[in-house]
Amino acid sequence: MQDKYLPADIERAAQQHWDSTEAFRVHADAARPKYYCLSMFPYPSGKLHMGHVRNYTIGDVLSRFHKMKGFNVLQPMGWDAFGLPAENAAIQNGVPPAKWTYDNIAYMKQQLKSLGFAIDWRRELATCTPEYYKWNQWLFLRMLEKGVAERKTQVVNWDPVDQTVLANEQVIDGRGWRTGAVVEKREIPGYYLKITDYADELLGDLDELTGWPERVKLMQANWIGKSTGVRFAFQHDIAGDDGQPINDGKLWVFTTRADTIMGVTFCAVAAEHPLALHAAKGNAELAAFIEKCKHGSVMEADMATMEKEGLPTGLFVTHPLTGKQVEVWVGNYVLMSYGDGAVMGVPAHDERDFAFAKKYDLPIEQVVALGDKAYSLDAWQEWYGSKDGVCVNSGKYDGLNYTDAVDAIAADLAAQGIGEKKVQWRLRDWGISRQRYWGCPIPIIHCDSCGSVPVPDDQLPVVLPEDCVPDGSGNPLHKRLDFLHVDCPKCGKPARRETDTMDTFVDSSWYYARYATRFGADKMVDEETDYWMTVDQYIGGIEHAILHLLYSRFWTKVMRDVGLVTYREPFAHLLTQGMVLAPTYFRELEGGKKEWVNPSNVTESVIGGKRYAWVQNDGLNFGETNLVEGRGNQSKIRISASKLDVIRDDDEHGKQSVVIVAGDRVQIGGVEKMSKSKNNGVDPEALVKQFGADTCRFFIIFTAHPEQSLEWSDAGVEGAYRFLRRVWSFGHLFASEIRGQIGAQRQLAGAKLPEDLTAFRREIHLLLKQANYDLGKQQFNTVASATMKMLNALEKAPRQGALAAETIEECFGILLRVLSPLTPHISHALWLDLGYGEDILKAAWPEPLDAALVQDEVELMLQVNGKLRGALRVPADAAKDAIEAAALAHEATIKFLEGRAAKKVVVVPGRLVNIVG
RNA sequence: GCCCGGAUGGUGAAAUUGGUAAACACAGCGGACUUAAAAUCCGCCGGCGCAAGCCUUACGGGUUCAAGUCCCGUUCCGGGCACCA
Repeated sequence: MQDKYLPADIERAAQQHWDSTEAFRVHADAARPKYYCLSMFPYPSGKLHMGHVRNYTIGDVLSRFHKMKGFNVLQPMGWDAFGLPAENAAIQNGVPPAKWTYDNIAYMKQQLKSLGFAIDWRRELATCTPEYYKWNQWLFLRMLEKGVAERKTQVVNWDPVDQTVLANEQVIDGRGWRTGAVVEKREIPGYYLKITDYADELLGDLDELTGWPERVKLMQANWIGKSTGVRFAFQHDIAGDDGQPINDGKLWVFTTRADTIMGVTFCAVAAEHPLALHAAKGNAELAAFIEKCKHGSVMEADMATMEKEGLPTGLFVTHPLTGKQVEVWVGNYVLMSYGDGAVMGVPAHDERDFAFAKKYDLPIEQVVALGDKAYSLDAWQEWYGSKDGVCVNSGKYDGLNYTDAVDAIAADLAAQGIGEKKVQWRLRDWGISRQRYWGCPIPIIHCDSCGSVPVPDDQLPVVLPEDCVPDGSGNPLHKRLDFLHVDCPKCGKPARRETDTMDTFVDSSWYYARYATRFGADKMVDEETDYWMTVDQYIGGIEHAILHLLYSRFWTKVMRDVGLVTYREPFAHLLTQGMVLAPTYFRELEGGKKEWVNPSNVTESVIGGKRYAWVQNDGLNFGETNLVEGRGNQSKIRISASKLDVIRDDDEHGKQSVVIVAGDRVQIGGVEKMSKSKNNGVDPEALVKQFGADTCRFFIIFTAHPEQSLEWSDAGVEGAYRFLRRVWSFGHLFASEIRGQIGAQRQLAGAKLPEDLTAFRREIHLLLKQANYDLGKQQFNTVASATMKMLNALEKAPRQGALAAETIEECFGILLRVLSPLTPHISHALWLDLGYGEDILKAAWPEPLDAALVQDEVELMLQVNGKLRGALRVPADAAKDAIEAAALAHEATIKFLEGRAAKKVVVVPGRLVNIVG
């Protein structure tokens, strides 16, 4: 074997071996237990970043570990290939999204292959291919038939200059990202999937997901947001244009705080509410306000933080229980698309209403009391919103607690026929229509006589033309007459294809099932999925905790109801990988636009306590010096660059620091997850080239707990490389000096080892025990530490004589196998070269031997009054009394008790003794 | 704003889930080898203190024989908030 560690050669050979033996190609085999290990597939943004490497290394560690444990392991890979970045790239470079996407896939696939993942590439899929998205369309049609899909109106961000719909991401400070125009809200038709029909089941089945992190289930439960409340109406006789009362004379609202109904002092309706529109007819100020409400964001975060504004309509409705007249206001914070587009205002007990009432000088009437706390109108206090109080100033409801008051009030409203208890969900239906080109076409044909007609199954897929180049001004499909013009499937007259495409979350909602289907099957899923599904282990970023996972769960339940599958949940175990973060940098362009600069091109320095950053556009020198009282030694700095920038700053001692920067100054943004849109992805390629895939894999596993977010830094990667070099050297030493000492007959089993060999062997088996325990917890960073500790022990172990050589053979074999899921290439090479076996993939996973773990004596910590004062060696089987006696007699005990008697002795077996005195 | 997380040496982190805080590494410092450099090996490495010892897990309280770990409150950072994926 080579005496030097040459990762490039080793990795090429190992990968060729896996390719030629089709090591990771798997098929259903009912005789073997299966393990379906799935990592979230990547968006083909152009290059891998460290977030991908982390995700797929974790998946690969689990896959290889389970393979050695004897499971039939499926680990597939594919591409979430539709989406916005391809259109942005087209706008920038004029390349069709299809070409850009396929080029990126080819590049990233080769990057993935260089990392040596145990992937069954035969099952690779890309969601932008008609073979895949045909089934999006097919199931969508089934949903239409079942009434799970329906067409209604949606509110979108509208750029009035580009005449196009904007994604939330494309709205910056309320303006279009390209045009800078103030964005408007616009209502347009679109298709919805009725996920709310499944709300109860999606919530209830969370209990079945015992392999999911609690926090993810909690987030999903909060998102679904089941709450019981009361829906009731304020009555009125406000007549519309037709002379009839608007909405039958009822203003419906929903509340979870019906117990505060006696504290209602106003109502607020959305700008689009019929009462608002009616009042605006004779009121120019109100009409202008309603118009203003149409501008601004549709995002919840913006709605929640924006200044709450309103105007009175001059209209009054009747309180259903007091009969009082209540004024109706229009509020910018009330959304027509939520509930009935109207809310009751109880300023005394709702923080938002409180602020609104203070701002517009509306009455505030306390109707809930908590203990003897005094209510004051000066400022909002936390307890005002509490459900733990009792009703006051509420007539017959006085003294009732929350539950009783809600029950009584709901009953009284029901008796009048204008209200009832209602379960309300926070979850809204899933709008899937996107006014965008690079997505799966929605299979609908619009006919003047027949309306919206589903495309017949035998005409699927509706194929997206792949040669369009979006320019930012709307969907290019509008200009594609060959796509647009089609005959109506019903009446045969000329009709028009739907140009909206599907949300890309549709694509990712069922790809896991397609992987498990025989390649090229002309069915959405086939019998093979019954073997592989459900996914045993799903791995992906915590940022997908809600939307992607919830949509996938919903989609699974729809497939079940259509009769395609029998399982009700797609993912049995979920590992939410922490995100890989990196700093962001940007240049501000005119119009507030930001151009994001990759961190690899940026240098940072701290000057006078402030951080500065710049791009080294020439890759040349910059200098740094301290000016003391204005006199510096700048003559030593050599600068050559096209652009210089001098930064001066005083530190707290009045010393002036100066940095002369060769390059463009950039602004420092936050530390955020690596993404295409913020251009802060760090490409692993340089690391792989310099140190090899094993080092890269080992380092990213070693550097943090898988669930913890990680600010990327490659400081320390040399340490991982050094470690693997030492592993290789030890292998070389074993081959050249140690292995030869082993006799013809193995004698380790049953042999009585000398003390130093016993201790060494025990240490390795103890580390193995810890590593196996940590693998079970999916804490891989400490598995990596354990392998380093094993090597430290191996290097120090006695190596003379047959028994020592045999012990080292056993222990190095353990190290190679524990290491192999993390660094498969070097493990493969050493296993083969040192004669352990043909293929480490087929080796059995090691288990610690009880015989190697036994010990005669243990060390206990000795505490006096909870402070560590000494240590105690006792026989491993010592009785509690004997330990107590030994502890009390210990010199540290006598010293720190200072003559006091021991009041209490706490003995924790195997760990410590605490003497309280 | 709301929901979910996180914070431990100069740095990444560990701590058998309430029981020796800082394992394992990185960086740094000192030494060996070398003509020299690289590589490698050995030693030191939370703070204060000559020492005995005291202090230390974002901050402030609490529970406990014992708290990084549990409870209450606060600050800062990250993720999600329905058209980024």
